[in-house]
Amino acid sequence: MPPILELEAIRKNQIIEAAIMAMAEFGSANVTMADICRAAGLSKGGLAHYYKSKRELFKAVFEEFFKRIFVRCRDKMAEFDDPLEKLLSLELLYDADDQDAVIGYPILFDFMSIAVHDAEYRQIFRNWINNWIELLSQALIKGQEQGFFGKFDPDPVARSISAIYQGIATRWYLSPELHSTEWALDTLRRGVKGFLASYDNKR
Amino acid sequence: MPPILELEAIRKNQIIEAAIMAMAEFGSANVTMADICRAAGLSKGGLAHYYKSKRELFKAVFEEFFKRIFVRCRDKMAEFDDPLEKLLSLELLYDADDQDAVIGYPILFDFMSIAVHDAEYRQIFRNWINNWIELLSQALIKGQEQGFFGKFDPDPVARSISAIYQGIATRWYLSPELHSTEWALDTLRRGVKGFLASYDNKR
DNA sequence: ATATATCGACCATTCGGTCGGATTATAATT
DNA sequence: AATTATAATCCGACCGAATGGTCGATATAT
Repeated sequence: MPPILELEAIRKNQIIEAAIMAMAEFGSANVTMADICRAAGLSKGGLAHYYKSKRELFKAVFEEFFKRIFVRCRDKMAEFDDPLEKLLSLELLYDADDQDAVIGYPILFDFMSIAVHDAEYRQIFRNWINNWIELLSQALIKGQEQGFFGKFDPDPVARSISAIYQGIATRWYLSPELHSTEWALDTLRRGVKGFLASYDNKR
Repeated sequence: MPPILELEAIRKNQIIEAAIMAMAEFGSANVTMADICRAAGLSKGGLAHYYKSKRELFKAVFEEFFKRIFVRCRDKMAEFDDPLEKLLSLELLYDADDQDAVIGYPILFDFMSIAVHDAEYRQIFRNWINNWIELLSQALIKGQEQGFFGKFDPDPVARSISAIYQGIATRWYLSPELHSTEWALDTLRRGVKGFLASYDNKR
């Protein structure tokens, strides 16, 4: 009988948490199960009781982590009312003091490099992106209704803005000496505003 | 005595070529030396004669491949005279029929995920980016001299444009069903033009 | 004869996963 | 209450497979 009713949920959480840290530290390609066991304070067999294979664990880690980042960003965006401010509100993605950001990029890079060769991972990536797109689209539609933005199909525009976010992040994270947070934020503002302005009715 | 004087160069080239293909196919984390040997038509010992370790070979592969892509893009950009056209000329980066592009992204993703945990790789990344920045900066400066662009420091602006290129590429490559080449090219044009327009003297 | 080039068997190590057994806490039984 | 039964949780030694690198032997061209 289970000693505590929610033990499974507790253990799984503890394992995922440890795996996130270990994967971020060593890289998904280099972490061993032993690393993760150590970080989780469990033995090999103990961990195996909850996650039957490395692949299954990795999938759970990636999905959990993406969800976490997304929820944080959604909440942050909800703090703003102005549509443009919403679109520019995800500055936490370029915050070197933010643990989720600092840990998140190693995980994201690893994830993408695996996804290249793994259709199941690509599906996870697509779903994740689609969440972002929906979020950004809502702000875009609101901006159109209020007459701030021009006329366009919100979906591809949301994808463009999302891509700009990611491009900036890549540079900001991998080469911070030459891509400061100020540069990232300035690029974001000019990029997004400029992109939207391209739909304004002037020509 | 070497049977042919340039044998070493020939063999190294042959090995790098094989490694590029194998790494792109299986992913850097999964390729084995045996894979690369097979692709190169050499034995383990034969390959070891030219590259003493896997790490050394990988470094050579990444550097060679980055150089190749860069040279192609530089030449392409040189075909155009108009500064804005130069900045938008790298459409080959979103060409699904271009072998270098199709093979290049798996390699780039792998490289970045390794670079996260490897200072030497980050240095290679920085150097590579700096090449792009110089290239883009030249076009920007030319555009400023000709009065097409506003007044700004070309270096950070070049970094922004370069980041936009990369952000689009990430989505285009990993989720082509939802990010068509047309979307990529449209995003590029609007993104770059809009970004530059943000420096025009209106306010 | 000599230096280079190539081969492939071999070695040491690492790692993911398994499995029998120990442990623990509840449930059932006496 | 004490004892036994049961089912879950957890341990860590062990195994087999894979892999990077080595090395002595062989071949080739000067």
